[in-house]
Amino acid sequence: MSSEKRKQYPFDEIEPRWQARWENEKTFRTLNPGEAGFDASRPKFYALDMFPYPSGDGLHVGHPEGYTATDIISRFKRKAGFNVLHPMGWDAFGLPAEQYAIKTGQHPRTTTERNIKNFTEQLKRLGFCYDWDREVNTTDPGYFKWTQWIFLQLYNSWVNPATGKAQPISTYPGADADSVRLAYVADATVNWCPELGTVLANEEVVDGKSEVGGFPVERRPMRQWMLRITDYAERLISELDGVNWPEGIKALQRNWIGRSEGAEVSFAIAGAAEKITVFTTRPDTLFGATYMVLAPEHPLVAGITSAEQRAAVEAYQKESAAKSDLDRGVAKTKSGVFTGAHAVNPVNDAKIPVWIADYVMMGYGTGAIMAVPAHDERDFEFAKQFDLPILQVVQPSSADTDWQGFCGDGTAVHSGFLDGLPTAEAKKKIAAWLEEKGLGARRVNFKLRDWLFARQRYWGEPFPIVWENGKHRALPESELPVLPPDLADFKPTGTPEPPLAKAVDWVRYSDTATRELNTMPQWAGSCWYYLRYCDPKNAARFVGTEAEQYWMNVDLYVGGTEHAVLHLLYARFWHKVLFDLGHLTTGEPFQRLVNQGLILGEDGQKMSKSRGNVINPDAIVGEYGADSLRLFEMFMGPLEQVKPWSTKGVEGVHRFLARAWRLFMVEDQEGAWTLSPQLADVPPQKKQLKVLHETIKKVGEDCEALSFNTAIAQMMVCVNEFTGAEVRPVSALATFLHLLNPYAPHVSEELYERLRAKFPQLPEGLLSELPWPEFDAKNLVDDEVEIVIQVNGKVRDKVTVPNGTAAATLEPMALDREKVKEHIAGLTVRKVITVPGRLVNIVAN
RNA sequence: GCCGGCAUGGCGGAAUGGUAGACGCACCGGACUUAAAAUCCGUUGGGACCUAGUCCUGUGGGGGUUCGAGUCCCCCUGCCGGUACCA
Repeated sequence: MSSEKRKQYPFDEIEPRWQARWENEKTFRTLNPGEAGFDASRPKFYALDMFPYPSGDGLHVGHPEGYTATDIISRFKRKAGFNVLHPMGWDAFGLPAEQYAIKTGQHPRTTTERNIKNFTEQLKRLGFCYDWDREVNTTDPGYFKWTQWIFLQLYNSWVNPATGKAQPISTYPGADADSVRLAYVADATVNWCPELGTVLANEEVVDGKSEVGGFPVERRPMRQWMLRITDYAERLISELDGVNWPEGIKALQRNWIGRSEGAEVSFAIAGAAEKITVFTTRPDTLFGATYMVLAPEHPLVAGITSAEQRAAVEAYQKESAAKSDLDRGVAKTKSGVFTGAHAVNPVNDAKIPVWIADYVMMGYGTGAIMAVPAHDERDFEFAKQFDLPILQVVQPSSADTDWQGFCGDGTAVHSGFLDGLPTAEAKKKIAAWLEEKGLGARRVNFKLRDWLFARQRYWGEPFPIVWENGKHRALPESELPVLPPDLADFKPTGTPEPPLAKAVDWVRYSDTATRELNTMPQWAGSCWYYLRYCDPKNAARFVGTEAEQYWMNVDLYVGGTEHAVLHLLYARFWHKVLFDLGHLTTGEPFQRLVNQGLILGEDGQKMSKSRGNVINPDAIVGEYGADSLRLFEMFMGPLEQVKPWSTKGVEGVHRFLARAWRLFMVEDQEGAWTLSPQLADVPPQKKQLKVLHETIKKVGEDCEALSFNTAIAQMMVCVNEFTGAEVRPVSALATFLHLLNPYAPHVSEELYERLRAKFPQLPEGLLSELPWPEFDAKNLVDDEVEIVIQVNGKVRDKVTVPNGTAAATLEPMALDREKVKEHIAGLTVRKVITVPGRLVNIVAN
């Protein structure tokens, strides 16, 4: 087309050609230990991307950001002599596929396959060095067979409190094994989303709405499969210490797990046999407890409520049951009702009223609190509202701090045997006292709840479980995988009954047994995919022992922050269980985690269809080529930083690649590119050699540090240096191509091949497979250096001296400079600081 | 409120405690061209003056440490992300 913009270099011919060659030759095939040709002498590197959910929208520009980063490091490590594992796959079960299928009337398998095909083509067009022989797909029966198998490991194990580790359920000494399994069935109040027709995990509910779609979520009691992740709460926090993750993500997980140390205290109820147990982080304030509060849904409420209060209590219970957690949270004033009952404070036998209020939640601690209004903000507010007594028991250390509502540490007062003790001491003493009297105990409490693991959906892994006589049991491993039934109508039923119930024949397992109807949540498949990559074709085991030992841990995991508390927590949990059971050799899966920053639209706003600021990576590849897209996304700024898109910026890096291309190539009048006659097999000039070796050094170091933006800047400096040269030394330019290769693999391979055609003395082979160049420190030093001369810290002059000039020579030289003399005229020189090779600072006053 | 992060030219950003602004974008000037595009070369933080130069000023604000601070310490402000009655 005549209107088509003239290409600065023929990327559109180059890129498909190299992609085809890499694919045909399986250039990036990675061998496992034991395979022919495997080189055990090399170190290993496992670079992992968060595998995508293959949505119908295709890749957005955020995908190639993280993927290019791991691709560069993988290519760099490969050239540096590592065995590199760099795989890709599909997280393809899940709600969006099913929603889309229902909307369009197509089977989710059909749309999923089509989307995967599209994603694959898009990724291949970007030139990533994935070993496609290791591709995994969570919806493949050969994959989810092992997801089901891992579920059975959870089902068939328990955590021994003595060791804190999972072990086979057969070792459980108690009578009721079902009460300790890591996968268990419980009646729980769950997040039911009528619109999606399924229950959701706490983590999938955001502000009372479903994370997917933003539909209202209600609380309702249901029988559900749960995973006992709370048994791992302690280790999920403490073992974060050993991994190299961003502090923010660690903090997010710690906060989500929500560990707090305190004590449980039992209060007798006056005139009743039951006891109310509370959790408190401030047992030292026990003397200040002037009332108690139960969550409205607390099981003791009905039993202790007095006849006079019953109507009010029941009305309040009904009212708060209708409120979502969100409504409870935004309530501006506290509400509550007196039950008519009184509890007895164990430290002083004081009778204190028992209330119910929705500021206490059943889901945390014991669902009951002792209220110490003097030293708790919420209790303080409640007590003022309902005119309950406020009793000081902590004296703030600062005299001008009001004790009312003071929540910090201080000194115990009005607290009997605790008086005078600092808060920390008082906590210890009261805990010991409670334990001695059998009234309470030290306790660590967590916010983390068990993981609700069942979904009432079609497009997920069926459970390898059948029900018989009202009891569940595991299917034998030999019956895996349990395939989902082929359902034409897989719509949610609109009731909590899962759509699998419609497959009547499938449901009937035997005359007396029926299959579990729920499916697993989308997180199941992504909890262990990084393990399967190590050995994706293994039919006998979820991952071969030797492969797992060799490749794990993941050395670098790059992905978005959105998975900070979902995927990353669940995957760590499963990993630890499998580790405890002896199936794995590491306790943590991801040694180093890096979050790529969000790419904003050109307007600095988050990209969204409604804003119309979405950039389609395909369009960029079409106009500038994959190498330009890769390079630009890395050049925008630090990987972890949020940064706006700039199409001008893409043009900038595209020009850089074209400039690099023209170092080697010239275009004749017909528009054909031939090797430049300026190329010659001559030694580089000293300056060129220096810049080249600086570039080798900087690009290598920046690759290791994931500082890709500065590596690219240095490569630009290098190209600029050679652009002005009349004669272009082939050896130096070939070396440069090695440095460029991980970043812009297509154009660098092309140029190397063309260069070698005329200069066969260059090493034979693909640039991708030839070793990374080494820099020589002796080329980095200049004969002369510029010394900055400062007077009182301000630059006044500069002088060029031979490299290595000693301080003893520099000082008098500096003091003798005309400009220095002007600036120290009338002053006394007090001191001269000399940093050889850098500066002289004259201190005078 | 709490937790985490960030703050540098017109813009994206760069700077082991040692010449702030590398590199790119944008802008401006020049070369090439009939012309334009492309390309190549060059200028560009702000300000002042006696304008081949010299000086002042400058990394959100205020203090401090240091011969020397964008960088280290303390306080404050603003923005972004997460989380929120968690007892």
